[in-house]
Amino acid sequence: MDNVFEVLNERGFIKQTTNAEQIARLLGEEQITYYVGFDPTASSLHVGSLVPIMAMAHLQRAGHKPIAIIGGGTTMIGDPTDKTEMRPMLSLEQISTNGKGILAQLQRYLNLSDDGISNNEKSQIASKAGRFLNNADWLLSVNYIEFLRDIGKHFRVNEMIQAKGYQQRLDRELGLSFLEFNYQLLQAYDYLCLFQEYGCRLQLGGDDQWGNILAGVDLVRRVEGERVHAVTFPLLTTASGAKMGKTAGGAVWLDAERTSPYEFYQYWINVDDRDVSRFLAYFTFLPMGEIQRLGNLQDEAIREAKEILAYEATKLAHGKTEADKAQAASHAAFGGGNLDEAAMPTSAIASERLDSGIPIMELFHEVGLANSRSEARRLVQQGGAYINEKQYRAIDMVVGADLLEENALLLRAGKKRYHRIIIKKD
RNA sequence: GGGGGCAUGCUAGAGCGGUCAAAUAGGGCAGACUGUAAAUCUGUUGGCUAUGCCUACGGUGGUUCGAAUCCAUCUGCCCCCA
Repeated sequence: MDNVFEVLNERGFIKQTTNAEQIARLLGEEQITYYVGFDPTASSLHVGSLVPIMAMAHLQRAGHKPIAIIGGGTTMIGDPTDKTEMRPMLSLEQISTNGKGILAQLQRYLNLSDDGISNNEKSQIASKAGRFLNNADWLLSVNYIEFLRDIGKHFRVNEMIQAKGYQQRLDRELGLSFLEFNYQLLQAYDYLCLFQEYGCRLQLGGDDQWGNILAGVDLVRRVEGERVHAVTFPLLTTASGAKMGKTAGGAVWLDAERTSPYEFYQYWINVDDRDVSRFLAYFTFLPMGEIQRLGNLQDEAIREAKEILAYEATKLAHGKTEADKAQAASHAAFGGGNLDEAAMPTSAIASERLDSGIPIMELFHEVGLANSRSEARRLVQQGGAYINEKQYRAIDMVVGADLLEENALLLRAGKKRYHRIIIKKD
């Protein structure tokens, strides 16, 4: 079997490493424990987090043991890295709630025990499952004097301010609070704790975290005299330069409540041509040979590759059933044929309302295809409003029961946004 | 502790006291072209019971026939000196 390091490298996951050769050997010869930190500022991860998640999944498949930590403790401080302003601080409860949501999503990709969050894990020591931890568990009980004495002494301020994130803040003479300045120590301390507790020897993270991760590597060496490693992922942007995972409606979340499987699927279908093969390598488990074949498709044929990308990515995030539904709905909506009712956003209205007629603006606004009546008005005026695939441009149009087809109305705003209306049964 | 500056729409960023729902750019939306892609072109982009009305330019008061534009004060952010 290929060394998992090679697999990751081939798929583009690796940007910087402490020592590629040593890491490859380590991964090839031993079962190791590795960790990645996640940001608990929201209750859901979005597609931007998929790179680390997929990397973790590859490693776990190769027999290594993952630890996912959420920075409950560090988030209470705010990470200054590449931020021009401080992050908002969150309460402990908020972080813990968010953590639960995040864990549920990670479990789709990884075999993770959920004991970690409640901090009682005896059974999992020998098991294959990874852990999910909150660094608040060890950071909150830290004693300041002890921390300064045991950890602080290993850090040189001269070196710390070399770090890009800090330097930027200093150069611009934007404020950098002492609180934020400590961030690196805390993150390094995480690595040390995980090494001591679980024998963790590899940390992965976004390339913007390189400095912080290295601080941890150094700390372990100084305190324990052991060599541990770090790998960073390239920061993904789309071909058009935008941040990964942003669309009109905001971020593309992994949570089905926030981004429906259908929307999720559509996100991948709509990616830029130039991103397709890269994304296949990152976000699916397809063999590289297959990915190369798909990546070579040109022009219209590339849609096949996008479909596979969308299907595989949706399957991983939401399961096969949902992926099938999303695919069917997409085919129906864009490939002709009957629209799949199940996968389309749907709402029910009372039949009396239709009998008396509903102004078209009101209808589009009500189902959420327009954020206000004025927006609905513009939509209609500009020719973006469709009912049952027929365009209506008159703003004084009143929708009545006569437009029903099979007891339903299919509203469409623009080319891609659909909403189905059915008659409420009572 | 002392001195100075800034706060405008999704973002950035203009804005002589009237003609400002507020230039311009980006973003968004819609249309054309297409392959549910990119690029390009066009329109649009506070709300509404809609050729008019209401709400908006950090908060509150004031000057004025009239304020985003002037004054006072409060809050927030930033800079310089210590």
